[in-house]
Amino acid sequence: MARKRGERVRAILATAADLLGERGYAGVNLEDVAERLDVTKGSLYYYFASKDELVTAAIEALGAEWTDRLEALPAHGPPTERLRALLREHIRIAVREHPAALRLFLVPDEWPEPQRDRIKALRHRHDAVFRAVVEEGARTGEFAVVAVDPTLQVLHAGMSQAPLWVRTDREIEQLTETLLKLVAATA
Amino acid sequence: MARKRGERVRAILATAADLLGERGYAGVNLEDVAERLDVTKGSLYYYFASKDELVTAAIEALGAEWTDRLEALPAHGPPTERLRALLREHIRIAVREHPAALRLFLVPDEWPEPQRDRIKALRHRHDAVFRAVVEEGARTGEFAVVAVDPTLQVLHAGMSQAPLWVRTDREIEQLTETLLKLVAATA
Amino acid sequence: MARKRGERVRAILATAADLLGERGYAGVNLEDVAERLDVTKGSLYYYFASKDELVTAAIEALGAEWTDRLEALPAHGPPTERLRALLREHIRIAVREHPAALRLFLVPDEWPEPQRDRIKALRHRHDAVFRAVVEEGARTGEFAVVAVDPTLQVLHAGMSQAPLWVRTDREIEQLTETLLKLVAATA
Amino acid sequence: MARKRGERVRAILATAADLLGERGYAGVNLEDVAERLDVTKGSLYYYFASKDELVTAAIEALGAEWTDRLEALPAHGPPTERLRALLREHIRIAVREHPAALRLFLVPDEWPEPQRDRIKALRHRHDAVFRAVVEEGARTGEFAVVAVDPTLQVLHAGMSQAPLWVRTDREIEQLTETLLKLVAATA
DNA sequence: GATGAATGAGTGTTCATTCAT
DNA sequence: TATGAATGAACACTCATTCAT
Repeated sequence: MARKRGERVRAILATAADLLGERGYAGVNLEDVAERLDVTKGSLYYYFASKDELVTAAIEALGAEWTDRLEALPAHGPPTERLRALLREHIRIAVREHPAALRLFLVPDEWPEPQRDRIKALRHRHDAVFRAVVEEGARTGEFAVVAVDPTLQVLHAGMSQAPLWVRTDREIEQLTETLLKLVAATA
Repeated sequence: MARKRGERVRAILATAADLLGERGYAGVNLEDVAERLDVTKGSLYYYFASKDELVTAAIEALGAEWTDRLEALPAHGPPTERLRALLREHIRIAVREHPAALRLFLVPDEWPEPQRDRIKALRHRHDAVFRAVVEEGARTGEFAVVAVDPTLQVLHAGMSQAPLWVRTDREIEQLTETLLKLVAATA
Repeated sequence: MARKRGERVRAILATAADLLGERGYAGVNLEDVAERLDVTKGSLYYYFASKDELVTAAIEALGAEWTDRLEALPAHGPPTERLRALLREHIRIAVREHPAALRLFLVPDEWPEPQRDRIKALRHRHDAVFRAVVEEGARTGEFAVVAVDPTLQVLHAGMSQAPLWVRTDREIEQLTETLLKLVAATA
Repeated sequence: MARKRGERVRAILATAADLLGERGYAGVNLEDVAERLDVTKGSLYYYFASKDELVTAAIEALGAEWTDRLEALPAHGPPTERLRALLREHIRIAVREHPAALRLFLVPDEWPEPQRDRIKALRHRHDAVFRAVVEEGARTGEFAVVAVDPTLQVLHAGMSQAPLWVRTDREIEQLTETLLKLVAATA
């Protein structure tokens, strides 16, 4: 039964994350979540005590999985190659699997108080992956950055918005290379 | 009296734009807009026929003013200088005057159908200002870009998110220079 | 000035009566009345203290004028001819001049308490015109009626609904003759 | 459970039809409908998506049931007897069971566009029942009518208004006989 | 576990009414 | 006289939440 329950929960979270990404917190209602899952609204309350709890769990699950996958990439080799791999993977996940998840990382004010901190924590862990590589590249001189923070912010902003204008593999490559310019050594 | 009405409308639009930026379309309710203006909900309906109409007008007014100011910047001189001026001005407006307006340019799916096209049109006119400079720089060889479209998208994403992590003049400069790297000639 | 005021009041009452007839008491709003008169809502309050007062006056004016015209028809001659003339005139007024006034005579429950009595009084005076003729015809034996009351009621119901399905002169005549059968001596 | 739901829906429709008859479309508010059913306004929205939908359904249910019962009357025998039975039954239903339903058949302009066509369709089916008998009687010469259309209209107008002035069995009979004169052969 | 039904608070919208100008 | 502006109560509709079954 635990198996079943786990699967059910995962399905709910995935659906919620999708809708959340599409419409934001206030724009999503449980009726729609339920309908997309082909169950009734009341059933959701068997798994989650409130809309807020469901939303928090959905964001957390999505963010954790996402970061897990980035952290699973090889941690050695030249910073440029590692950053390129990170960017490509992030964009791929965003474009192919969670085209609507940008909101989960953007505009934290949108979320009700209880969720904000957890989102920030997720985002922080997520940032750390990129920060490590950028800082290493800067240290070794392979990267030239104006400053680490704005570089990371722009990297993140650019990647997260990708689903809005990127579709093909070629576009993914172009965006990846464009973002790499942010750390490129200049003439 | 047309004077008075104009001012009133402007005040409403400004207030609406602020709240809209803070919470997004679904998160804003007319009660709050009215309260912030110290009038009753009903009064808003004297000026706007519906929430949608008010929202559309608010976005349009904000977007138009914003683009007006960017278009008012000097249109001559080397592309690098012109792009730097555009970035700095955009970020300044975002950070100092409309810290909550990023949503107006981001995530268009958030808005109800009737608004989407107008937002896209606004965004398009806004983009055109930057596109002209980037394309000129690319043509003259002063800029080196992977491709124009992703460059513009990242510029935009980076600028629009600025209010979330930029406060001081120094940070504005750093962000500006970071974004300029996207078009920099490489070694 | 009295002249002006009188005309203004008459215009308002006529417009109100039209709209009232079209949509009934609850369906009419002062905004629409004002707009049709090309004035503002507030102006109506210069002439009438409330919606109810305006409505009452409108009904009263229409009803009085209508009955005046019926009472002005020749009061002599054979009952059949007089009834025919009354029916024809009533239907003509209804169809040609006040196609939407049927509600003013129908369904009294629609009106708010204060108006009901006055409408009933108007209707009573109106009825009296027909009742006099029908009763005379019945007395002289020229008419054969089952009973006077239902006959009058059906006459009235038939006439008042006329605008819904009668347009041409020929149809007016057919309806008039059909209604006359209600008092016709039978084989 | 489908049973339960059906009953609930029927109860709502009946209540709505009553109120609708009493006050007309614009005069009815869902609060009152709900209160009379001893539920909350919100509950009505569980069964009907909007006021319009509820109203349409209420009219349709009432009209269909009504016509069903008229169509269930014996379809043979002399036209006079059949028409008398139809009139008596219609008036009885109106007076005894739906004293407030006259509006459902009268003044179609009162209803919002979406409802109008359906009301007209109902009314048409209802008319057909009477038309068949009147036309047969006219064909066989048992009836003498000026024209079929105005005759049907007056029959309908007279019957529908009955609840306003008819109460007793005797009055029902008198009204029935009065209306029968509309098709009576004359001297 | 899941559902249908109901609730109540909140939100968008309408409208009669008031009033300073 | 007339208007523009504002109000507040009423009304249509939404939605998170509860609960008996």
